[in-house]
Amino acid sequence: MSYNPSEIENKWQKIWEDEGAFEPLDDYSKKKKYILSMFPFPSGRLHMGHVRNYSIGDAMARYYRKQDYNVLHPIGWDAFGMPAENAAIKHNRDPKEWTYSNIDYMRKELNSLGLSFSKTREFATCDPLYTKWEQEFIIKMFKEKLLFRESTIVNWCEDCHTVLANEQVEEGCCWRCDNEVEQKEMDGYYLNIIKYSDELLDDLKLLEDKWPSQVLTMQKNWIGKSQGLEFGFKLTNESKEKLENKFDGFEVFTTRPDTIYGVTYTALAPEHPIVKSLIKNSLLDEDVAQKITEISNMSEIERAKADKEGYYLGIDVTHPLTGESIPVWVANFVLASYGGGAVMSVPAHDERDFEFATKYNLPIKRVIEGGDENIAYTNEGNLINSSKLNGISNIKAKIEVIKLMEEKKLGKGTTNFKLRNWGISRQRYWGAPIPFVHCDDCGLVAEKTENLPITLPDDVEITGEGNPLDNHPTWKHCSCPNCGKDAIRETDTLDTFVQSSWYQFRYATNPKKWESCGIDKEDVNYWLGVDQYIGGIEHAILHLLYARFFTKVLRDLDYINIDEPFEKLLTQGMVLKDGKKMSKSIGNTVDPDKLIAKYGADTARLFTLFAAPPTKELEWNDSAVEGSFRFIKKLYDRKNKVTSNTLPIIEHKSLDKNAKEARAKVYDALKKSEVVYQNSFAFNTLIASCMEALNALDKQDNGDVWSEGIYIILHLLEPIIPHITTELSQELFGRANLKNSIKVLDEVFVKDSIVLAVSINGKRRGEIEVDAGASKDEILEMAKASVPKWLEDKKIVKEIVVPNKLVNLVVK
RNA sequence: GCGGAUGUGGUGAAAUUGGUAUACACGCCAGACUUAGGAUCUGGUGCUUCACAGCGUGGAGGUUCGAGUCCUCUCAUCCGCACCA
Repeated sequence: MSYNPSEIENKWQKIWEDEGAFEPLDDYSKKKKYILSMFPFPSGRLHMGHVRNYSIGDAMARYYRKQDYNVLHPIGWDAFGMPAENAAIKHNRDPKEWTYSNIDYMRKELNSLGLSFSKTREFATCDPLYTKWEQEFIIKMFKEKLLFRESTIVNWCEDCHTVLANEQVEEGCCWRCDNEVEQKEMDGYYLNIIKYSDELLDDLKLLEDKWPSQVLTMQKNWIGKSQGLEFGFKLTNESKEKLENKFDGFEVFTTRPDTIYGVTYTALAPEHPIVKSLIKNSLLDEDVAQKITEISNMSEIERAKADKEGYYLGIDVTHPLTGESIPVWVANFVLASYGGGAVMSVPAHDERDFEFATKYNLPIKRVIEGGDENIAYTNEGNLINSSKLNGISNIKAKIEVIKLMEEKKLGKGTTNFKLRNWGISRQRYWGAPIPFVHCDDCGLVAEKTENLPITLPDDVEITGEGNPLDNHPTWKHCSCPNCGKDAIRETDTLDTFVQSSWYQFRYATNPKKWESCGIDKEDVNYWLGVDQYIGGIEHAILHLLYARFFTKVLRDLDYINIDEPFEKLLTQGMVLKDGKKMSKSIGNTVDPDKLIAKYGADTARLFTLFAAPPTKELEWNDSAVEGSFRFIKKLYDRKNKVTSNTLPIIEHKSLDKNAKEARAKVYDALKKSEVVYQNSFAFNTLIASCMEALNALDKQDNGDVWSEGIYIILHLLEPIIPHITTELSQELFGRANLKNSIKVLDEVFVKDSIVLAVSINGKRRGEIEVDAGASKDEILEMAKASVPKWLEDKKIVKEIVVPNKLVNLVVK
């Protein structure tokens, strides 16, 4: 009978389902593994990236199950988000109906891959039961002042008609639709991630060697810690009057306190309150005011590309140490969101300041020795023109200036972060409602816990114009949870990244408790951290930073006891075709359904893991898929060679050379499997080893050796190609070889004779076969005899014998 | 600009501590079986050369008996951040 993948695969998928084969046990005395692949967004169909992601995770889960671990390997749906609303706008579909029907379809697709997910722990983040607990966390965070509402300048995507967090802006464009992001001032809800900056940074050390260094570096840079001095510039009396005494001065932050004597001007961001006040009170020339407003309206990316531009504001401050009068400028390169939106400018030692000063003829005062006068000198050196600090190194001066400023109570040493607070409100319908109410008397009030979840209305019109919840005739009208008066419900919904920040804890919580709590501490203590997390590099900052932050917050709110959610992280490479990322618009996609229909799930999984190591990009190749299919067919065919239905006991010495060689290959693969499944994840090399073993088995005809070989190969490949291996294992060995680990027999590696390479001056010139017990002298003698041609008229000056490897003769 | 990676046959890729470079697979070539083959099987396949031999892991040096692997410099490609004061 020939290999029929669909028959075998359907059969086993049904059996696994009936057996409940992949449910984790409640027995918390067992050793555990929590293997998690990032959950999918229910877009409608699986793509090859999913297949790769879940094949990797499934291989690990199945491996550990066989090693007698209690394994949690769950799946669910990251189900809120824009595409559901876009489907509503474009195809007049109800977002809820669209989402859940996509989930139903994709669940079937996942099932057809034979993935060993728990069926009882599946949920969608749009399930009201999930929303309920998320809203509870949000309210708790509000009460602990970790969540607040404020009006700031935000990133606005006009296409998506919503605010975006900083992390969701890529090169000035929306991460979802690639539309250019605008700056806009509006109210929003924020989570105080800045409070956790130091911990988020420091704990990256706990993840060293467990997460890819690239991801750690990206997070480190994103958090962007820098140390320096914060101090104030006081406005001159004249300037103060001009500003109607509304301002005393402004604060600046610098990482170069050593250059403080070199300040020749200061610069404010266009959004700075002083600038706004000047414009508002018409204290600037009309065209200057006009220009500043223009800069304000520019997107960040436009500003970054623009030439340096700025204007003198007609006001001055006093240098805190020299008492000199310093002009105040507005400049397009000063960021409103960092360091208070104001900088001290030292053109002699900062490239940006130098460029600006040169353009506007501002004075340049050198305070560090060295370098070329025609460019900014940013290296180390000794101080000059710096009063009492002259002569000391600038490195020392950094500390001295901070000390001096602190003594004089003019400023303080401080730390600054690039990380901004996480803006979590979205002006969209298909998300979790933010559970707050606006009351004229009580202000912003959290909803009562017993009223949760606050769910979305079903009868909603989604047109793409404005916020559907806000446009809904009745939904937002409610009574104040505090005083009972008429009030307005918040119509913003939560960023979908909030849902994916705690789903790993929800999976770990026993489903029996899902009604009564959001996260069960005992369950989480047993299952977390996630032993292996697998997903795309695109979440290096976004999801992975938010989830780390959320974990620390939930810990501080006493929901859990852990510090980091994901112990180990594997970032899989992209799936490419013709050198490009598979995408619908390019039209180079491969449909997993068709692939499975043609070759079966096992071939799809085998190819995916064989063609490249998981962290690298995977180039799709149709004929290489055929190759994987061929291997499985060959494996299936060789079942006829098996003569024993248990693992035979073999007397190794009695075997012929090819049989010995075959056993060595089989056990090589077994030995390799431990490293691959537990550490390197180089499944491609394990598969290659199994192919070598099968090739070697083909060169001999001992039934016991065949039986042992197939017994072990099926065991090794079950995590990768579960259907065919289980089918054969059932038929040949009653699945005994899939239950436990198999011991490596060292005797099969012992050889009677060894082939050594003979090299002259490091170049391979021949080889010899020596007795396993041969002495060094015997080996050398044979080696010399084997390469007479290369020793003629030469003198051997050195002889090196590397056991089991080679002989090197150095001649002159 | 800053940070992180990656460069090995025609292709995807292997290669403990430095120890026979190119395992495994795809492709290609030849053959067998076949009415036929996009099926299956066997053999071959880094480059130059009739051969001897020489050259080969982006490039140039270095350390070493010996370097894909270690060190220095350099080039190319990819990714991330991007005026963070």
